[in-house]
Amino acid sequence: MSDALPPVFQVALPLPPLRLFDYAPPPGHAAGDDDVGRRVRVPFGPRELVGVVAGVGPAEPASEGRLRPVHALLDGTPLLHGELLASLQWLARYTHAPLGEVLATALPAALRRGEPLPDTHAWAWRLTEAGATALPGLRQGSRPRRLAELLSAGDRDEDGLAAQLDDWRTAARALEKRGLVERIAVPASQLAPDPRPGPEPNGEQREAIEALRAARGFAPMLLDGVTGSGKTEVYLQAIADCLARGRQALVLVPEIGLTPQLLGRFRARLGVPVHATHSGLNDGERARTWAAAWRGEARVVVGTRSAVFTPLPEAGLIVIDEEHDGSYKQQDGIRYHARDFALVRGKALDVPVLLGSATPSLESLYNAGAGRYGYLRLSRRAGAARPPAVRVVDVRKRALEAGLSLQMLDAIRAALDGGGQVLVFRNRRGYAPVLLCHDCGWSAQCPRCSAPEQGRPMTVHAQGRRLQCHHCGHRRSAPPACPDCASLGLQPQGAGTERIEEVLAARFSDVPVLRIDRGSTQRRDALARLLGELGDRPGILIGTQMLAKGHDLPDLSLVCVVGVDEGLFSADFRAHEKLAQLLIQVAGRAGRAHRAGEVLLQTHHPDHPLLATLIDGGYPAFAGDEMAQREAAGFPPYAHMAMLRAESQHAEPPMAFLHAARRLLEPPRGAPDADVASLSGPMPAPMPRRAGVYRAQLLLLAPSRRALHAALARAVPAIHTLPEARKVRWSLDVDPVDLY
DNA sequence: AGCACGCCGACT
DNA sequence: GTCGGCGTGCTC
Repeated sequence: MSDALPPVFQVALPLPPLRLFDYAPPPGHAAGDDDVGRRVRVPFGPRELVGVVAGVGPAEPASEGRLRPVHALLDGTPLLHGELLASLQWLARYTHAPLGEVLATALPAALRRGEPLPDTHAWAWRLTEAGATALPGLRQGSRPRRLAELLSAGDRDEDGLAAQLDDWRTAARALEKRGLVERIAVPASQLAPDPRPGPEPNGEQREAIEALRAARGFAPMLLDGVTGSGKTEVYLQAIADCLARGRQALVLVPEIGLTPQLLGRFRARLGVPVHATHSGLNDGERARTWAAAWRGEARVVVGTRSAVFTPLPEAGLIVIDEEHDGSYKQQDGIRYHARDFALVRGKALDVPVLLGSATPSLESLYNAGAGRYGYLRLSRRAGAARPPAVRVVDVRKRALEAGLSLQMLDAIRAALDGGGQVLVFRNRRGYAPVLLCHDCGWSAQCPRCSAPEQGRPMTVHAQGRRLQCHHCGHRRSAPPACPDCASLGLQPQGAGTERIEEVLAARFSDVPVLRIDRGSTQRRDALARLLGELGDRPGILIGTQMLAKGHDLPDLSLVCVVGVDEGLFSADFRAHEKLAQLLIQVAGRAGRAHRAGEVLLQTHHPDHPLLATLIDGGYPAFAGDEMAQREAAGFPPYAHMAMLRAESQHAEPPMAFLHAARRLLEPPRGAPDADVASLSGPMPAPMPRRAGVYRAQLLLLAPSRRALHAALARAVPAIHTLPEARKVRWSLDVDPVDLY
C-alpha cells in the first residue's frame, strides 16, 4: 500500500446497478473514513445526482481514467452513520437491491434532493416581565388571562398550549402585541416532560409493563391482546418508562391507524411533543421531523411504514402497533417490511421491540412459540366491556335485499329501537360488483384487465350510471343497452356499499345512514366529522375495511358482516389469515364500551371450518389450525419465499425473461436437496393483464433463509444483465405478502 | 432510471 | 428532403 493512490469516494447512487460509483473528492479535500454517510452532489453523464458516500478506499480498476470529482459535499458531518447506516446496508443485502435506492427510500424527499438538514427548534411562549405585572389586571377567566396564568408557571411549547387551551393563538397574538408575552425558539429536547397519569392498569397490563421494564437490551415481545384489552395503555407506560430513562421511542402504526384521536391520547399522556409522520405531511415537515429525531430532539415519533427509517441516536424502545397489518409491507420500489426492519433495527440498537396485535401474524406467533420473542397476553377486555356474541346467519336459499337477509334487517331494526348504533361491513365499494345483461348474459368487463378465463368485471357506481375497474381505475359511463343484444335488461348484480346504503336509507328513514369508504370520505378528517355529527344517536354506518379499526364507536351494539364468502375460497395461502384477522377486527368494534355487542356473520357456507373454528375458539384456535396447515404445506413461516415479477406491454417478454432468470436461479449440481430453493413457474400472474400490461411471476421457496439468499445472491447480479431483462420491467420481492 | 446515440416512416 | 419513433447501451 506504500504507493497507494489517494482514496476515492465510493458513492451509492439511486440507480438500478448493484454497485457503487467511484468519485474523486472535491479539490483540496482528502477523502477519509469520516466522509462515509455524507451526501454528495455528483456529475453523472450529462446530469447531476445526489448520492451518499458509502465507502472510502481505492478506486475500482473499472473506473480508472473515468474518475470525476464530486461537485459538492452536502453535509458537514455524516447524515447517515452508525446503526442506521449499518441497518440500511443490511436491508440492501436482504432485498438484493442497490444501496443507493435503499438510501433514497429511507431519506425524506427533501434530503434525497440534496437540501440541507432543516432547522428544528420548537417554538415556545414566555411571559415577559411586563406580562407578569399586568397579569392580575387581565379579565378573570378570559383566554388571555388563562394563557398568562399557564405561562406564569413556566414557558410552554405550542403543542402543549394547543392541548390545554383552545384558540390560544389568538390570545397569544393579542398579548404579544402589548408586549406581555414573547415567542422563543427552544430545542425540543429542553422542554420538560410533563406526563399525566393514566388509568390504573389491570393485572395483565401490569405484568406486561413489568416485563418490558425488566427487559435489557434487544428484547422482541409479542403483546397478544384481544380487542379492547388496553394495549395502548401498555404502549403508553412503556414509552413513559423509556422517556424517563432519557431515551427516544419510535411507534409504528398502520396507515389507517394514525388518527388525531390516537395522537391526542399520546400527547395528553406523555407530556412531551409527539412527532407524527405520515403521507399527509409535506416534504418540509417530513424532513424537519427526521432532522429533529436525528438531533435527538424528537423524543417520541409516531408514524406509518416509512417512519421505520427515523434516526434514533438515543433509542430506548420501538413499538409496532397492529403488527399483522398489511400496510407495513411496501408493495413497490424497495419492497421492505417495516415490522421486520424494525426488528433488525431493534437488534442493532439493542432495545426492546414491542409488537402488538389482537390478531398476530402467523410469523410472529411462530417466533413467539419458538422462544425467539417474549410473549405477553392480555386476555380480558378493560372496564365493563364484554366480548360480543357472534352468530352465523345461513343465507342459503333465503331472499336477500341488497345482499342483506331478512334476519339481518330485523336485527338492525331491533338494535336501532334499543337505542344502539349499527355497523354494516361490506368489503366491496361501489353500487354493484357486476353489470349483467339479463337477456344474453353479457357483463361489463374492463378492456385493459383480464382474469385467466376472461375479462375482469367492472364495478357499477353512481346508482348504475358509471362503471369503474377497481384494479386499474379505468372508468366509463354505463351503456344504456346491452352492446351484444341491444336489450334494455341490464341489471346490477350483487351489492356494494353504495347499494346497501340506498336500501338501508329507504328502509330505516328514521335514523341517519352514513356510508364510510374511499368514495365518501376523501379527506383525512372527513370520517371524524361524520362520526361527530352522528354522536351517540341511533344510526347505521356502512363501510369497507376503513371501518375495521381506528375510531372508537362506544355506542355500537350490532355489527353485520356481509359477503366474506370470497375470502373463504381464495387461492392465496394467506387469504384465510387475512380474513380471520379482518373478521376479528370488525367484530371487535362491537361492545367496546357501554353496550353489549352482537355480531352477525352472513354466509352461504355456515359450516366452513374457518368460521366454525373462529367462532368457537377465537383467533388463537384459528391460528393453531392454520399454523398446522402451513407446516404441512411447507409454507411460511415454515419456509421462506421470494417472488420475481415481470411485466411488459407485450405478452411474451415477461415469460421469456422469467425463463432465463429461472435457469440462473436453479441450484448448482451436487447441492444437497434439503437446503435448496425450489422454483415454481414462471407462470402468468393471477391477474395476467392489468391496465393493459402483461404480467408474469416466478416463485422461489426455500426451507431456510440461508438457502433462499444463497440462490438470490448467486443469480440476481446475472439477472440484471440478461438481454431479456431489457424488454421488461421486473422486480424482486423477498418475503412477499401478496402473491399476485 | 434517464439520456444519448442511432437507424427507418409521415410531414413541410 | 427533415422530425421523430423507441431499441440499445452507458453512466465512476
